[in-house]
Amino acid sequence: MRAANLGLVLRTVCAADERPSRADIAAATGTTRATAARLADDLVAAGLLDEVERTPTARRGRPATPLAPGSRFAALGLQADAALLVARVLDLRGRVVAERVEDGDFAGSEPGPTLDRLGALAARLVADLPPDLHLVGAGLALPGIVDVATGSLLRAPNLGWSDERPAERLARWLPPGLVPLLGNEADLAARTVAEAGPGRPGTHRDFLYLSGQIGVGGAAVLGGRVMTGSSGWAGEVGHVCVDPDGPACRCGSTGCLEQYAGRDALLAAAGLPRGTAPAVLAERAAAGDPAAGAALDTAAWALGIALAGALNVLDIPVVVLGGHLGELGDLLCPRVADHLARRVLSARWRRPTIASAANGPGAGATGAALRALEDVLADPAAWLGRPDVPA
Amino acid sequence: MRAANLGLVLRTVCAADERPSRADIAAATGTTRATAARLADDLVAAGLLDEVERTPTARRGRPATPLAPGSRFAALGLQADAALLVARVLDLRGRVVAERVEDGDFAGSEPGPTLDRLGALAARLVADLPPDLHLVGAGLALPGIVDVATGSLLRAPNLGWSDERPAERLARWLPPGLVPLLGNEADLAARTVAEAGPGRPGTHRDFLYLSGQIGVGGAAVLGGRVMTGSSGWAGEVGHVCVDPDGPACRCGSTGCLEQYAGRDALLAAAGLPRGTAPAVLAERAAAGDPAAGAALDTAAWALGIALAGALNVLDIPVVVLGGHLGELGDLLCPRVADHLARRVLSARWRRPTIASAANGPGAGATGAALRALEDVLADPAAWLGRPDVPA
DNA sequence: GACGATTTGTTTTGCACTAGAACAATAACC
DNA sequence: GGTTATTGTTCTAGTGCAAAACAAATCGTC
Repeated sequence: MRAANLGLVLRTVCAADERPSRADIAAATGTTRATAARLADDLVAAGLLDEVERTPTARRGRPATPLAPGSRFAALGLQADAALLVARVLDLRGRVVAERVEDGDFAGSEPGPTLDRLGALAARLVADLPPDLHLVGAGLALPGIVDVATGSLLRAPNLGWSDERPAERLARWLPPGLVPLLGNEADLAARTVAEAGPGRPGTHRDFLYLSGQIGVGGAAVLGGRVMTGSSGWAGEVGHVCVDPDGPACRCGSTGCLEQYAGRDALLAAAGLPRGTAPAVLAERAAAGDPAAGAALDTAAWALGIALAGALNVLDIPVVVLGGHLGELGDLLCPRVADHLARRVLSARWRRPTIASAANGPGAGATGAALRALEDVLADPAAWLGRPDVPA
Repeated sequence: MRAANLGLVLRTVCAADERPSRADIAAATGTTRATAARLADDLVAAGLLDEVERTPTARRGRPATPLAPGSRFAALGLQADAALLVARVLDLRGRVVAERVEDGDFAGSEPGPTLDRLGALAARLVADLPPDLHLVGAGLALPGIVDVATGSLLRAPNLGWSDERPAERLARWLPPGLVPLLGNEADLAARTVAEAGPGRPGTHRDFLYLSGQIGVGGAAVLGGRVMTGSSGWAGEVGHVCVDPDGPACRCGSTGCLEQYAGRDALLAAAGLPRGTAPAVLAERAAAGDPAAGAALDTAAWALGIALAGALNVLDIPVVVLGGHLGELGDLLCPRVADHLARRVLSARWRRPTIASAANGPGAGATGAALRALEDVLADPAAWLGRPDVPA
């Protein structure tokens, strides 16, 4: 019971927009001030909560001491994708404590050396961290099908990797005991939309996230929780069939969404070379280039069909576009919205909306760190009396 | 805390395959015998658990007194659909205590009179119940889009009803205080697959349920829980687009699954009149009738495309067919399975399976009762000291 | 500048519930 | 018939919360 209440208090502080006092916590959780204070004291003693400086307020009564999530607890988020390696440390308050990014072309790369480069990046980042910072966990975002339970990457088409176990390789570069948990890039990036910080609700709580990489990944978020499905690869909208007579896809099916809205497919349809930035495509379309316009129309049409099916099945009213699709959001959103209004069954009662994500590149790394920090919020009692944590 | 533990004990007894003793409960819940016994005693006193006759066993030691879910607690499940009215009473053990069924043609009927017929049916059923049986709730399954929160039926195309509030009308026929909760027929029918009885897990825990009525409804079940989505109409596979150039659907879109696998669409394609029983279609196909075979092929093709998309999005490995699709399962399943194996992204690692549901007609009514009984399992403390319950 | 008002945080007391252990009951085994 | 094994009950101690009283710190007012 105490374990449950400790979690409740910690999550209340994390979820709050302003720094709450002990009395605020009591009011929010429905317990008495006495109970809330005792729980909060324990969390402060463990470093999971900090008593921060009180801001001058013109209110009568004894001034409150505001509480904030502990700044000495943090997690490491890693991401490897076709063009980017990211290592990022996020603390319990959701602040980026440290970050290192490396550009490159890792499509078709050897998994081992690439993971070593990411590991070295992470090792340098961790070495420079303040000594009193405690890393409670790590996560790794990968653009592919991941078996979360066994920690193996089954297939990452963009990287050209299959049947890898990257966690062990990375763990060699990290402090002992810190083994990164694998996660699908789209699932983890979706977290950055669902959560503004650890335990703090983001702009949307129910949405379908589309991650525009070379292909199209996706994740469904319901009630603020990323739907994992029964084996953890739910939300894969990229391979929903848009036209059974369409072009063959490398997944074995035909006419998949990816063949119309994937980055390479979009660029090819617009007559642009493979590596072109999405912004160039947007410029061309805005300037009236007919090929670019047609490519975007086709992508919007395909997105409309695939997303309508997904929204019908999931009963979700909101779509958030990330990656290259997010960059093209201004052009895509209005067109897709028209298709959705026509094809979504519940559109009559509640019009579906579609918007771009505000998360930048490397959102998967942030999401991986959020995922690791979630363990602390779920059961703070486990972190209470630990001697290895700096008190 | 006690409320939580009471629920835990009750759910443990319901979930068990054999009738557990107090000691079994202690072992299953992880509490001590003393605690489990005290909680069980309270539940027995309230009638939520029954001490049943012990079966002779050749085991040493003091014989155990087996506990079973209370047989005096039950719920009323109702269902109205285009050809059937059902009223059914299910007790906490999952047994059908009483049942009344009325055939008819209610497609395009006036909502009021039809609801009155169902109400009268329910009233006769309730009147004949044993006097010590306590009805804890009621549910109504309707084939359409339902707003569970406000209790209104937005649209039921098969019945031709719109914007109805059937609960009030039915409540007039029922004992005071018993207001049926609305639910989508497919959602509730899916429950009968997910749960073998109240709180007892069924054959599958993660599956997509397809309810073949005049149209095609659906429900997604994850971890034994029916996914409601953000407004309660998740799982609507019937209006996933199979072919953007296909026939127009009354939902406003084109080429919906329903236009290929709905009952009327199937019969029309096979050259059979509208009211024909699905069994006749199966016979014809088995006898080598080319039109019937082609109709089934088309339906299987459409199901393959729509279901593959849904399975990709939901990451569910199992499809269960109910209604007329279930009756045609022997013919449909093998054909659909082929399509799924080719189009589902994760099929390489885990082959999707598809099977017919074993639930008979009126599964929605059973599901509605299960739904109502779930309230008791969720918080038995609320039913503990109630004077209106026969002790 | 003293006093009351007001809000926060702490201490004290009582209560509800569980854990643990000892004890009583019952039936098979030797 | 005694022993052993298993179930159910009783008793005591301990944990953690609620409620209420109390101490602390600031603002407003005379």
